[in-house]
Amino acid sequence: MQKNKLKLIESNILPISFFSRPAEQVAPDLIGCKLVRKLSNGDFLWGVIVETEAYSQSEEACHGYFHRTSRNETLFGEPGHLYVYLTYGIYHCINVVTDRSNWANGVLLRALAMPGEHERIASGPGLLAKRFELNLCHDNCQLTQENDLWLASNSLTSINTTVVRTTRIGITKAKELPWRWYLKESRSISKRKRGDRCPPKPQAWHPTSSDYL
DNA sequence: TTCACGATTCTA
DNA sequence: AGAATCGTGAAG
Repeated sequence: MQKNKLKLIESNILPISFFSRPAEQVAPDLIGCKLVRKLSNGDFLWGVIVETEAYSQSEEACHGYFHRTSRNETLFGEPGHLYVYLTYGIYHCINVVTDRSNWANGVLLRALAMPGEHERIASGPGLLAKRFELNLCHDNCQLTQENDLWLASNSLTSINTTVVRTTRIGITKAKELPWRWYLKESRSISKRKRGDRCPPKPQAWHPTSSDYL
């Protein structure tokens, strides 16, 4: 890897200050940002975030609403870390811890669009974790420096972006909160808002290698 | 120790 | 609409 390319990557890593805000502020800002994983062979695995949800201790759907336990401990930790949990005994879900310590707050990464790959390869939290090979071992990873995994700033400059705001899905409590956001132009959304038609294939936006930096 | 239940996905 | 599948927390 070129030295200057490495510098460029470092300058694009989202800092702790980005995450030190309430989840409902971070979640929409994360749309268009990139999740990057460096594999042991030196290759990069990356995708553009196209769907997120915010969760906060102040509302019932949050894992930290009732109690602070060993399972949700990471969500109470420092912002800029990864919170991973297992759901339905089968799928892992990837969250970014936000706001401040001792306050359960985070953003669920629900869908990614990946260059050169099928639209739905990382469309949904379980599939996203599966494609990035992330599991409970990665719980509490720090995302704000260049290790194996980090988040990089928004590089969607080639298209006019529209971020749709709607209610969260797959939950039974606090359903009415409009704390889900997605990129309207992407076909990699797990579920669209009623009345929002999926963009047609030829015109639809999809990341390319030029979106990397 | 037991039991009910998911921040999901795939199949019928 | 229903199944698959298992770690966790609450209850007994």
